[in-house]
Amino acid sequence: MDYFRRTRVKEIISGQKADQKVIILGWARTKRLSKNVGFIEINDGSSLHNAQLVFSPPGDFPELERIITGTSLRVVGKVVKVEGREQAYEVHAEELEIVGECSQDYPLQKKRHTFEFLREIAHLRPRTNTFGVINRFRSKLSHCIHEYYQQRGFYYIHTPIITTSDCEGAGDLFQVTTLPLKELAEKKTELDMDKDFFAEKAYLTVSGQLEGELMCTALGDIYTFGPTFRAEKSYTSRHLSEFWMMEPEMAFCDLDEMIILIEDFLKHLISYSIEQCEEEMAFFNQWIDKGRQKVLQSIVESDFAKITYTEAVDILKKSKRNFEFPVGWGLDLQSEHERFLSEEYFKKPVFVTDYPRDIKAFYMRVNEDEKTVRAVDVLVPLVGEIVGGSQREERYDYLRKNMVQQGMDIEEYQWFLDIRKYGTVPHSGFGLGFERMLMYLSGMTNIRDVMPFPRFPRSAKF
RNA sequence: UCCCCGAUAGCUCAGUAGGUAGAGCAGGUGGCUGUUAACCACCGAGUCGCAGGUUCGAGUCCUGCUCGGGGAGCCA
Repeated sequence: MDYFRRTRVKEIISGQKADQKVIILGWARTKRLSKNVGFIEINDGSSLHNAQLVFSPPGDFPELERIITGTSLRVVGKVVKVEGREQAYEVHAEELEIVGECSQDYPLQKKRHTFEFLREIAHLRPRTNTFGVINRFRSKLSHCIHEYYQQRGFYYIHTPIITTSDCEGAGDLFQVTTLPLKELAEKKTELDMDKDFFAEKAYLTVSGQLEGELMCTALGDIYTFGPTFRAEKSYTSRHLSEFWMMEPEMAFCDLDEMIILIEDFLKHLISYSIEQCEEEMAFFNQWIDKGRQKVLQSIVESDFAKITYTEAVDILKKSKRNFEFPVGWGLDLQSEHERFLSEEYFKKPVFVTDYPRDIKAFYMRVNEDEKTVRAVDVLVPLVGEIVGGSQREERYDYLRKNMVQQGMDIEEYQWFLDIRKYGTVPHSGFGLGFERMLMYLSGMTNIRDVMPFPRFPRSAKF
C-alpha cells in the first residue's frame, strides 16, 4: 500500500497540502453523481470532516458505479483551493481504486441513527460522525490526564487487574477461576479452592487504591489509570461493568490539599478540552448538547462549591423540597439529593466533605469528632458523583480498629497495615470515573455511548 | 431486583373507532452542466418482537415471555 506516502484527510482540509499531488486512503461517506461531474466525500478517521473528491468527467472513472457509502478507496489527486463553497480545499481525482467494496446491506446511512440502534452495531458505529468524535476525544483526554500528572512529578503505576482482596469496600466482584465449573456442577462436588489457579479465590479489581497507597509511600506521588470491574447489576445510564478509572495517591497530603489538586485537575481537563479539542467540543455543542461549551467555560472561571456533609444535610432540610427519600444526618445522600445540590442549589460542581464514618469505607481518616471521616465526593450536574476520595487513615491503631469492626481478616490485610507501621505518613487519594468525565464534558447522556465497547449485565458483545 | 414506557420494511417513523399495512431515507434502474444528508422519475422490499387468548375478524384489546429505553438502588 501507500501507508507511509498517503496524506491524511485532516492535512488536506487544513490547507497544508495545497497544490500538491496526494494519495488518500479512506472510506466513502457519500457519493453525488451527475453527467459532467461527480463527488465523493472521503473520511479516513483523522478528522470529523471529510475531504471532497471531484471526478470530472465521471465517465473517466468507471469504478464510481460500484462505490456506495462505506466503500474503502485509494485515490490519487491534486489538492485545489476553491472559493465560495462549504469546503476551502478539495481534491481533483486522477486515479481511483476500490480497495474493498461495501455490501449493499451496510447499516450505516447518510442520516442520523439513534444511539440505541448504533449500540447494537458497536463494531460499525466507530465509523459514524458522533463516535468518531467521541473516540478521538477519549484518546486526547487520556493523553491529557497522563500529561497533567507526569508534568507534576507523579509516576504512572500499573496496579494488578487480578486481586485476592474481596472487601475493598466498593461493590460486587467478578470471580476469576480456571476450575472446570461445568464438570464440577455435574458431579456436584464441593469446590476445592486449593485446586484453583491461584489456590485461593481471585477477582477482577474494583480499584487500584490499596496498591496505590503502597506505592505512594515509596514514590511519593503516583497515579493509576486502567480498567476497573464491578459486578453489580446496575441498569442505568451511568454505570458499566467495566470502566476506566484514574486514581492518584499522594503522600504527605491532607484532604484540604487534595481538594485544591482535584479542582485544578478537573478545571485543567475542561480547559484542555476547550483549547485542544476544538473540533470535538464544537461538535458536542452543536449536536449533543447546545450550550455545553458555555457551561464548561463558566465552570473554569468560577470556584467549585465546597460544603461538608453536615452542611449539605442542612441545605436539603431547609430546601422544603418533597424528596422521595428521607434527609437526615447519618443517612446516605440519595441521587435526588445530590442532583438538587449540584443542579439546582449550586448549579456547578460541589465538593461534599466529612461524611459520617458509618456510611463510608474503613480506610478513611477519622476526624477529631470521632463521628465523621475525611472523605470527599465531587458532584456535578447531569452526571452525579464524578470523583470520590479521602484522606487515608494513617494511624495504625485507628485503622486496625476499623478493620476489626468491619469484620475484616486482619492477617490477610497485614500488608495494608504494615505501611502504617513502617514510617507512616498522612496521605490522600481519589478516583475519577473516566467515562463520567467524558459524559460531563461532551453532554452525552448514556455512559454506554462514551465507552467504545461497553460491558453491562447480559451484554459483553464485540 | 423494583417502577414506568416501547417493539410495524435495512434505518427513522405513521397507522385513525378492532376490517388483512404506508411515507421518507437506504438499495436497484434511468435522468440531470459543481453537488453539499444533492435533486427528479420509476422499481423491489414486511410471519406488524415471540407464544397464547378474546372476536366472524387483531398491527390495534387481554395475559405471559424476550429484547430495548428511562428512572430507583449500588457506585466512579
